Amino acid sequence: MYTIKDVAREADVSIATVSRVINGKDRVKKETREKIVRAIEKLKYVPDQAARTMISKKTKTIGLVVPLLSNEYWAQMAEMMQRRLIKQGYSLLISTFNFDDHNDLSFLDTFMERKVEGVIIGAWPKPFSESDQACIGMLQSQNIALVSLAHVTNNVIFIGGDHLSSSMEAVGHLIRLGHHRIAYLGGAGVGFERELGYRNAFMLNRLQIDESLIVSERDHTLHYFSQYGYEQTCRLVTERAEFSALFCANDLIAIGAIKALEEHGLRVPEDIAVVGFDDITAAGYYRPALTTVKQPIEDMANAAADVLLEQIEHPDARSPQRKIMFPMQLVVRESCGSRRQP
Amino acid sequence: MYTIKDVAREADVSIATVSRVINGKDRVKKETREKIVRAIEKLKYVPDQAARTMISKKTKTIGLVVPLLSNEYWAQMAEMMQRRLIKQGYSLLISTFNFDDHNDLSFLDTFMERKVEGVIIGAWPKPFSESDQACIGMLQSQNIALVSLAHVTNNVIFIGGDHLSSSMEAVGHLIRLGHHRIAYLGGAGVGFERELGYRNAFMLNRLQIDESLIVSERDHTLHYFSQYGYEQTCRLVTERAEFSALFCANDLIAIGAIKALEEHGLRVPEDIAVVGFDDITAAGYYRPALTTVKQPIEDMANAAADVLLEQIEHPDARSPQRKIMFPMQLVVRESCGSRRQP
DNA sequence: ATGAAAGCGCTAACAG
DNA sequence: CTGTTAGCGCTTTCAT
Repeated sequence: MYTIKDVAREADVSIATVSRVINGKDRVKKETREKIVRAIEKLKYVPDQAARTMISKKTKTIGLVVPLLSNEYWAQMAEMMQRRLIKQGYSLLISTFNFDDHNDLSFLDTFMERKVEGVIIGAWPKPFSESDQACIGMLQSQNIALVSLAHVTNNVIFIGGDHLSSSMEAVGHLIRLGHHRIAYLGGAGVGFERELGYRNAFMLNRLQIDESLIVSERDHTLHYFSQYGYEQTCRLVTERAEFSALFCANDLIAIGAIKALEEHGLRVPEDIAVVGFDDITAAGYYRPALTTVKQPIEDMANAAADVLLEQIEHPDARSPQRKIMFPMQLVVRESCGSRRQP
Repeated sequence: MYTIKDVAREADVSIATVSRVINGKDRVKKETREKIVRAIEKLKYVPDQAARTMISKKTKTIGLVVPLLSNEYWAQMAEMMQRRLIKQGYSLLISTFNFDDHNDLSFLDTFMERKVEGVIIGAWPKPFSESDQACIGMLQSQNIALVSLAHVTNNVIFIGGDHLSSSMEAVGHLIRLGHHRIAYLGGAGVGFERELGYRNAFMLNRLQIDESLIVSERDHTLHYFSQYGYEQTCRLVTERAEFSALFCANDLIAIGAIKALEEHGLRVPEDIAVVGFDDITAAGYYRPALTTVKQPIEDMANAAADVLLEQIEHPDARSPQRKIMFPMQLVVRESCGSRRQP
């Protein structure tokens, strides 16, 4: 592990000159530069980030918080962000919730220690609790840039999909197909916005909402698993709830729901139409292929990274609080069936 | 952003004493300690990792290389590792292949700059090429600990599943079900070991292998997508290949294959039995539920992390080259059907 | 165009 | 028990 000193000795110059060559800031005589470049290559010298950080006060590190990585949506989000950030010389520290753990904000410790320059919050451990506010406060007090992919009350730049509108569109599609008894399986976080979309679609079409068909789990950990969709659907069917369509807050739930439906002898889409959300890869390959809403993950990831870096690199240029919403696309496949006779 | 100096001033002691309290190494008088702790809390002081790193030469950072994160298997692996490592005070830098990029070893640059103490290679960009060797050489020359989850020729500790044995078991299961014309859809990397397992099962049962039923794609990027399974199966069916069962190197391929089969009017498992590999979450919820092989991801992730940390923290204790193989479990569900009449 | 030297924040001897 | 001080590897004035 060579240092700048070794390079300087090897090239027979001072460390200052080596530094100049590395950073390309000051002018250096051509032959001197070449001599130094040769020395660097010979020794396979790589500047020490830690030493640089001490001076520049820049760790070139960003923290990302996601609920879990073993969820295609978040995994893709993380991957796209990492790709974008690394191009700009930043590293990404990924942290997942510890569902078991009671300290939901434990990721902050790591982020503070590593002195991340910015944080991207994918979802809040406890949406709309004081814990978000504590987190936001902490970050702001340390002057750490912040961008959120989940809705928050205020002061934080939000980037995400337009869940409400696209849910309205998805449910609207079902309604146009002739369904007016549509069950909803969702949860906290964005699930809540999707529920609002569902309600709006009903109101817009002057349809009565049957609250018993709305299953909204407050515990946000559950809806990351198909199991939830499976169990709740079993329950609905067993309780003889009347519905001809099912709108699920995500594809995982939809897949679990379809399994439950089929096990109870209900065919999809013939007996029950199902619509999911997210368009995970499996959606297109599932049978029936899932009708779902595709999120522009890459666009969102890029936007989040760019907005964050903008804040970091131009801290003076006041970066106004705003919401950046991306439209999402309804992907009609088989699971919602074709138009019914009225 | 306060420094140790600020804390020292606030508590009216020297920075050395503050350092002592923080690291709990030397004895400090109780009241002095309390005074300092109070100052630390008041200022919300967090020690600067960069400065510490300069002295200890320890970055407490590990690099992980995976093909892609938007693949449940790797996402889970990454998540489990991160969980394990953070408990030991290490951070994880995750890097994914750049399939487009020609520089397969670009992740090394980041890792060198950030001075990772150890690297976990999930898969090699170009299995068995000189590029692995170059990477291994580089890492070893810098004294960076290394653990691989993919087979390599030598000198590297390997941790992984026993792909060969479990493939043999899976194919053996199909054979026992009465199938003797079994197609194989696989690829490079571990796919190759799975192919060997397939071949071994045939030999063990004194069955003739029909090479035309073995589809082995060298380009390792393809088999991360269901598309590959779909296309190759379409091809097999169109070419009127004769087979009653299909062993796929992973569940994604299996899902694509089943879609292709059904589209050609072949029912699974009635007409064709299908077995996958990995047991991704969707496998159990797919219809027909996939018969597959479950990998002990958590065990492997923990073992990899532990072995790596052992090397890092006890560099003197010679850590012998070895392979640590975990058994995998055949999970029989619906897609392979029940026993046929001979 | 280049070198000398002063730190960045921290730890680890070495003194007291 | 606590303070003083010498660096860790690098960037950045300030001289030359």
